[in-house]
Amino acid sequence: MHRSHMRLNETTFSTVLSVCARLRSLHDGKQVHGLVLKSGSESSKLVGSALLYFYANCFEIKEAKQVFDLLHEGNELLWSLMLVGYVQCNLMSDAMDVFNRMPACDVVAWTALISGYLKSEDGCEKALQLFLVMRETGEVPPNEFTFDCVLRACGRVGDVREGRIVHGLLIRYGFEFEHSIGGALIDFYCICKAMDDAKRVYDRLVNPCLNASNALIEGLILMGKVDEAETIFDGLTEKNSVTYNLMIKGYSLSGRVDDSERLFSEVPQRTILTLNTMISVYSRNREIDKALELFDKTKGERDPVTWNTMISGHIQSAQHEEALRLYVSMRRLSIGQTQSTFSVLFHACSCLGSLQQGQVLQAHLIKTPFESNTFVGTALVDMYCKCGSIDDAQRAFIRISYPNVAAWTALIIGYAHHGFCSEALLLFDNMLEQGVDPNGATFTGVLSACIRGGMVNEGMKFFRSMEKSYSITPTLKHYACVVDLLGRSGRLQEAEDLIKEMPIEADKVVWGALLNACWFWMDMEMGERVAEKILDLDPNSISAYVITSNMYAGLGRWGEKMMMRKILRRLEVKKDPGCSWVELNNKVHVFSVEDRIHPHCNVIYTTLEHLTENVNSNVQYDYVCMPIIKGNIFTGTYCQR
DNA sequence: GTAGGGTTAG
Repeated sequence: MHRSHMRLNETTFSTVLSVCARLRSLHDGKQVHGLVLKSGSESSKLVGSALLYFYANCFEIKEAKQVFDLLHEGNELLWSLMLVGYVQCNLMSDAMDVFNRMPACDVVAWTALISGYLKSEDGCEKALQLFLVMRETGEVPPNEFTFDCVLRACGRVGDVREGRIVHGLLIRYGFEFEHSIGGALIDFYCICKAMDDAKRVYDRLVNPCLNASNALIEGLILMGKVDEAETIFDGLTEKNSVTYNLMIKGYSLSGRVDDSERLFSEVPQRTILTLNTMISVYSRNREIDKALELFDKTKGERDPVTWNTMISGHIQSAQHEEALRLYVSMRRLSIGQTQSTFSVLFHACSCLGSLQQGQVLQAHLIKTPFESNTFVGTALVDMYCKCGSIDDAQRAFIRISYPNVAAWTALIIGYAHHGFCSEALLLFDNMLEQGVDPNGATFTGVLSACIRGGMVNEGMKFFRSMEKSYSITPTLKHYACVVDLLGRSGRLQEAEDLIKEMPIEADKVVWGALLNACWFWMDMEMGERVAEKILDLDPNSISAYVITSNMYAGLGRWGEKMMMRKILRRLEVKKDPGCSWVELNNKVHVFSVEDRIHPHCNVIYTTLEHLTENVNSNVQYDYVCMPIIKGNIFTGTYCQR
């Protein structure tokens, strides 16, 4: 290149610069820029475009802007390139500014802007609005790239109607059988759970490309239709590693780990993604030893996801300390942590109830750009709630840039569990005002807030609104909450009627909530009936025996009480007693029912009695309602670990 | 020049 007898022309500069752009080799490109200046060819249209493209692609937006400012007069192509540059660096307001000033917006500029909005966390609506403007303006017809972006925006918003309109439009424009569009359409319909439409699109494709087949297989797996996915998979003449990965995961979900294993051994080209998939399959199915074995084998090729998957595997097997230990090795080996690393680890701290570990992790988190991420933030909120620090949870919530339904729900549940019932409901209102739709978990939080606050009528209103206003079908968990809610306030008959009218069969948790209420209100007649139901479902239900035994004792029916206690003693031997624990100065203190092992147990019991007296005399209820503390601590029922 | 599958996370 430096040989003086070779004259470098504009085409050479442009070709070399585009290579530098693709390789993102900033150093080489800058040297070429120097030669361009020396030769005086920087004002050529071709070289100017190549320079701008090179700098934009290397994320050197300032240099790109300098080229643009110098040369955009009379070179219309530079406007689009500048806009694309801004979009790549996610500088949407700058991109929009260029767009508004452009002498002529071509399809690339429109599409780049739409795709830019699609990339930002809350930009889907904006992307769709922009597409609408594009159509209304009517000067530039959309192409297959535009439709690809718009379909993904429809999928993210979950708007089937809008997507169908787009589908009709792209047929009119003649893109129906375009390779990339088939996959995008199937993806869209699968996300909207419109599987019949997805299959129809697939069947209409004369020669479905691998993209389309993979999209349908993924959709079917997500809907739990693994058999159908298998049929498509088996019928394919060509498969790639994506296809294999999807099916390995698919088998492991309906519980066919053997088939996952078989397919894993058949994959022609294993990638790190295949290995990660298999580690996660083992982890989810509690085969932690096999997961570890594979993890050890991947030593040379591990990527951060491999580590995250393994950490999560330990957590799924309740090996929380192991998970934290793996994180320490990760840091020691200078392996980059990702958002998932932190959300997984906060979850571990939340399971351990380890506030101090969580705080150490948060100190690490602050040095990363993940603090405002929704997943990480939600895990942090949840951790602080579970570790008893609701103020920190609140602070963590505020730092989340775009709180979604999971983030709101974590805080609502946290408030409810800490007894801040009206705050929880206020938060629910705030969430609705922000345009975030609740899900089933949100209602669990809202209902438990009503239970804690004794707000029966409000709770019933929320329960009825689930299906009516939000099309959320109540699950057993919700029914258990409502039975608890009615039962605690003494509306036992209503609670029993509700159970009888349930469209799904009540489980022992639902009946258990009613039995608890029978005991509190001393309704022996209903209590015996309910206990019988529970023992039908689970003959070893310790809590059913405990509660009925307590009821007999309360009524002075000592003979029956003794009988219950006898059965109970036999059962209790078989089960590990539950326990609770607190962490103090990096030491965990464990307590089980009536134990006197702790060296300071006398002080602890005295304090507990004092607290109980205070709680029972100070708590104000709107009407008679059984105090929560009675059911959980003093009856000797076991808490779950 | 515009899009770009599959793995981990609440």
